[in-house]
Amino acid sequence: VVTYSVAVDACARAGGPTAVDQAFELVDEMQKYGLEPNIVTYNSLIHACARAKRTDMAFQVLNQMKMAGVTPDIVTLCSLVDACGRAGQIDSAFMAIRTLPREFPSLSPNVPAYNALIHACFKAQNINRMHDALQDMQDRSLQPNVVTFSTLISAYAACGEIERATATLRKMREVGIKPNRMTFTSIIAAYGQRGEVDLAMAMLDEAKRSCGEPDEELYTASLVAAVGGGRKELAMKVSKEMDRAGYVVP
RNA sequence: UAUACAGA
Repeated sequence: VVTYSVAVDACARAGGPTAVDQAFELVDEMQKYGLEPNIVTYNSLIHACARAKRTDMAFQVLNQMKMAGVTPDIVTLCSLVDACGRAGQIDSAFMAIRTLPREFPSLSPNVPAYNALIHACFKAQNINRMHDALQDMQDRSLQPNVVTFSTLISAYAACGEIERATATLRKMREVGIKPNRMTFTSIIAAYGQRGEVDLAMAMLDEAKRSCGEPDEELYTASLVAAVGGGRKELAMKVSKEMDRAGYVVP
């Protein structure tokens, strides 16, 4: 069962429609051998559906597991919310996070589940619902983590709300959560969009100090900011660093 | 360390 679950998970990671089909075939196959999928197998299968944006299949798997007497857990819930989010179905995402815990009282939405919900709203470009999700999370006394804050910052960056993005960065620091490379990438993208190249470069320096060597995404965001702001010298400098770090300069 | 969430 573990072997098959690992294989199903590999399909989930591979992503895409072909991979989901393979994942379902694997589950059929294990059942032919008399092996019953367990919670991890089912959760991996739902994850594969999520990555393929197949919300319908994800909920079919949920029904299948209920029929088999396997009780959904918090990973199941998070994956289902994520599936709805990837497919742009935010109403379904809110419904899942509200109704599943009613059906299964052992289920209580956790921070990753709310993060998936917040990200769903972000992808649907619905800031109001994103704030609803955040509020629900706080009403449950769940503390936002680095993923929550980074998601919020990306969302604000995406809609040009740079003040909110920086305010969120400030707040996360106040509560003692250290921004990571992803967080810095989003903030730099926000500054880049606004043409605030110097502020973007200051954040790059800070990222280096607190997170070590930047990764490709972080460098790219910085480079895009410098180029977008027409700052050739800075763009050259970042390109050089990027090249020296072994990344292909876009 | 078999499964879930973030980098316009």
